Amino acid sequence: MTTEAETHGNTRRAELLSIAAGLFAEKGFKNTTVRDIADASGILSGSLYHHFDSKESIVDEILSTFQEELFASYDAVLASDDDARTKIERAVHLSFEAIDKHRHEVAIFQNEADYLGGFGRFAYLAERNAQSREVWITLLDDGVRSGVLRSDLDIELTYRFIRDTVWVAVRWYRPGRKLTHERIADQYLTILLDGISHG
Amino acid sequence: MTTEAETHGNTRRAELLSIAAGLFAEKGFKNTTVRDIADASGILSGSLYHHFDSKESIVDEILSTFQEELFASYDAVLASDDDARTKIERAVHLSFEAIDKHRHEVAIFQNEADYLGGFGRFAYLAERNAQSREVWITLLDDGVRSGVLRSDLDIELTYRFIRDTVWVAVRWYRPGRKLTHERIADQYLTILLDGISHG
DNA sequence: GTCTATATAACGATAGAC
DNA sequence: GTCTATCGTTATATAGAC
Repeated sequence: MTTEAETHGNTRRAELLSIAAGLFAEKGFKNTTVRDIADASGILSGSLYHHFDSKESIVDEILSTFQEELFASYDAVLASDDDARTKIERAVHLSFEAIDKHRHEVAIFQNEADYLGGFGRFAYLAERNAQSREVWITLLDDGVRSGVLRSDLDIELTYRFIRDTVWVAVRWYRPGRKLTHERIADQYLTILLDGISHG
Repeated sequence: MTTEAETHGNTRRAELLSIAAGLFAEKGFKNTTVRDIADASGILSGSLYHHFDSKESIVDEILSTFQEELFASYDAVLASDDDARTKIERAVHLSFEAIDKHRHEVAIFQNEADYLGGFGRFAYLAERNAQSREVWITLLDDGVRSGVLRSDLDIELTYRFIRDTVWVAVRWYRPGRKLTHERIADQYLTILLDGISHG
C-alpha cells in the first residue's frame, strides 16, 4: 500500500530527478553543480540534501532506475520465440525507443559511464555493459547460425558497430521532429542489413 | 627560420600539450585539473602558466591543431579524381587512421565539443562540424548520382550514421592490438556498403 | 623555466531555524 | 520541505623569488 504522503514525496522526488537528469545530460555531470539543480528546481542548494545524500546519489538513482527498465525489455526480446532477424529488428527498435523516451538517461550513460565507473558504487554500470554485450552476441550468433546473417562476419566487431551506432544517435535525435524514432530505426536497419551499396 | 631555442621551447610545449591531451581524453576536460597536468609533467601547477594562458588555451591548442591537419587530408580526398566509391573508402580509412594516430585529440573532440562550443573562442568547432558534413554529403550525393549507391537512401541520415559510427570507435580502439585500424576500416566498409544480411 | 606562496572564486555538503 | 548561514575543500590563476 502507498500513502498519499509517499505518493507526493515520490512525485516530488521524481521531479527533482528529472530536472537533474536534464542538466546532467546537457552539461555533463561534473559541469552541473548542485546549485544548478536547485536553481532549476526553484529551491536552494541546501534543500536538495533533504531529498538526496549527495550529488552522486542523484545520478546513481537516475542511471540504475533506467538500466533496470531497459534490460527488462531486452530480456523480453530474448525470451520470445521470434526468428533471429525479427529479434534483431526488435532489439534495434527498442533501443531507439529508449532514446526517444529516456534521452537524458541514455545521454548520461553514454557520456559519464566511463568516469563514474571508477567509483565503487557504480560498478553495476560495467556489469550492465557486459550484459548488453551478451544480448547482442547471442542475437548475432543466432543470426549467423540460422543463415539470416553472412557467415564471414566478425561478430565482435559487428556487435561494437551496432552498439555504437544505435546509442550514439542520442547526440542528435530530438523527439517531436519530423524524423520519428521508428523511422530512424527502420532506416538504420536497412543500412545495417542490406548496406548502402547499389546491388 | 627556426632557432634552437624556439625548437626546444616548441618540443617542451608539445610535450606538455601531449600530456594534457592524454589526461583530457581519459578523464574529461572538467575532471582534469591543472594540478593533474602539472603532476604528470613533473612540475608544479603554477609553472604551467609560464607556457599557457589558461586551461582553456591548452585544450584550444590541442583541438585546433588537430582539426587543421584532419581537414587538410579530407580536402585531398575531395580534390582527387578517384571514383565515388573509392573516395568514400578513402574517407573512411582516413578517419580510422586519425583515430589511430591522434586518439586523444579525437576523443577530446567527441566528448567535449558540445560543452566547449558554448564558449566563443571554440566557435570554430561548430564550423568544422559543418565542414565535415559538407564533405560527406558531397561524397554520398556523388555516390548516388554515379549509381554506386542506392537511390532510396536518406542522405542526411546516412551521413549521420557514418559520422557517428566512424568516430565513436575511438571509445574502444587501442593501437597496437591485434585489430589494426586498416582492418577495422575494411570490416566497417563491408558492413556499410553490403550490409550484414545474407544475400 | 620552475618554485614558493597565496589570492580569489566556486564547489559539495552540513546544522539548525522555521 | 525549504531557508539561512556557513564550513571545509578544491579549483583556476597570479606575483615575485630563484
